[in-house]
Amino acid sequence: MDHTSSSSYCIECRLANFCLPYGLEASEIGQLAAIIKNKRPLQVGEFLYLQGDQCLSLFAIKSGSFRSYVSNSEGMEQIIGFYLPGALMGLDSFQSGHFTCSTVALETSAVCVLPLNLLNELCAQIPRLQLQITRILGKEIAADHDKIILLAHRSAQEKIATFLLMLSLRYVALGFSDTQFNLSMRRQDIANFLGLTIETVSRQLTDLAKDGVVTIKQRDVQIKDLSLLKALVGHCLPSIL
Amino acid sequence: MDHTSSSSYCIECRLANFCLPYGLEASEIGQLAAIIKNKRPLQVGEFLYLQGDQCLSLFAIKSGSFRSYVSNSEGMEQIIGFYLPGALMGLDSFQSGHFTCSTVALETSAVCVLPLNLLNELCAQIPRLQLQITRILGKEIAADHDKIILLAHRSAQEKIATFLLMLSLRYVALGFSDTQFNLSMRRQDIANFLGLTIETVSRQLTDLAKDGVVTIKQRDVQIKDLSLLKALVGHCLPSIL
DNA sequence: CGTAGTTTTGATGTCAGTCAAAATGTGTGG
DNA sequence: CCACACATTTTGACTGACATCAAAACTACG
Repeated sequence: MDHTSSSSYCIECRLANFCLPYGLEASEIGQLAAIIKNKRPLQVGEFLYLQGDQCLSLFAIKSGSFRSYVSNSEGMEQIIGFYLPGALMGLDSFQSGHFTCSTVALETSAVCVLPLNLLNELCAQIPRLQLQITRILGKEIAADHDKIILLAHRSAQEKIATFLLMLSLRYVALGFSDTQFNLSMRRQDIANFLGLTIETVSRQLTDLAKDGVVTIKQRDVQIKDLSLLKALVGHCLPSIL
Repeated sequence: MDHTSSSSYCIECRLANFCLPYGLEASEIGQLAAIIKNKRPLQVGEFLYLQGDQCLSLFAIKSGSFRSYVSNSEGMEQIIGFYLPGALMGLDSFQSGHFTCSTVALETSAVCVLPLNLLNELCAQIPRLQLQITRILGKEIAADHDKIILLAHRSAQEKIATFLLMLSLRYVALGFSDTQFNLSMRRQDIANFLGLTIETVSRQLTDLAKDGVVTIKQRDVQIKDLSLLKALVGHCLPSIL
């Protein structure tokens, strides 16, 4: 790991308002930036951390994307979430100090490393930072609740539609197009995440294309009728990512 | 709400080690106990808080049990969790300051009220308390992950078996019997929580009884073969409650 | 004892899973 | 640049687990 400390971090980062610095004052952001360590970019399939590893740092995504999954003794895996730029990863370790899931890069990705000991010291000094971390933890819990709703009581079609809509909402919030984006995950990952099989995912995507809701060429998604997509999702707009 | 302040709280509470005071020193527990407010016991069906309410306090369960659920604009509900003595409720509000779910008593239940403003002040003074809250938040996230795994990739039988086993484990941890307990929730609640229908829950319970795993008379559960139950759950022992 | 709520049981239907194979895409070495 | 191997995705036929619909049995409570 490359440990270049870099005090200009955060202040000039376009993701600052979607990340830890949100709500902090300029001087506080500077203090936060000072503890951030660098790490060389990760390639597709490279692990950020493994389930069971001791958690010494949290990680914020600068670019790229990740998937987190839990695996049990029999090698069965369940994807817990996908993470896009601005997301904070590693919060699941707060109970035991060890990561409860493994996290792997879906594409070439860059992260900021936040050493826990330094972060904790800083939290004690900056109440607003502690508050922001607590807020992010609360957000994670609320997002997990939305995942539970999706998994428990939605059809395959609704699951897929919700998944696409959430990506769209996340990308537009990050300043990208909400009608055209690339899936960084495989069908297998989507299926596992949504509690479906890969064949069902494929068929539902085909159906959505037939109905004129989207156009899909491999990883490339074009949303043709966003309002129809929203109608399919219906009622609530869960924040599953 | 009855606001009797009670400084002997926590210190003599048999649940202290399953609750917020865990890991604190005696003097710190005293400080924590000093901010706890009383509230008259809740009856079956009484709400502790409603989705959307501003969160001014967290709640710890002294006795009884609760269910939390999210409802959407169409009145559809999803139960997010059941809470037993020692559990801390209201953490889902940390993102926005408002509760994201409604919480209702399943039986006559008593709670400790922890005013957020006082709790936050105390956290700033007692780092160990802040740490413990963070730990509990991490635990909540890890438990939600287990729920996600259960909902996504388990059969009806595995879901029911896991549900019963978790109740058993929780009750034994609290000093009760692990082979005989009462379900405080209706079949409908279990079904909703597990993403099943009430009929499927009923049939699976009947099957478990036929196989000699349990005996069930209405709400009364007797586990006849705990090791068989564990075998049905298999691999991981998720902490879904 | 009667009404309403809850749970169980039975008959039938369907959505998504499974199995299998074809089609498409991706990477590597010659 | 092509050929080959391998991974991923799509499509089709069939199956099965759970949902749905319907009604009976059981509980509780005034």
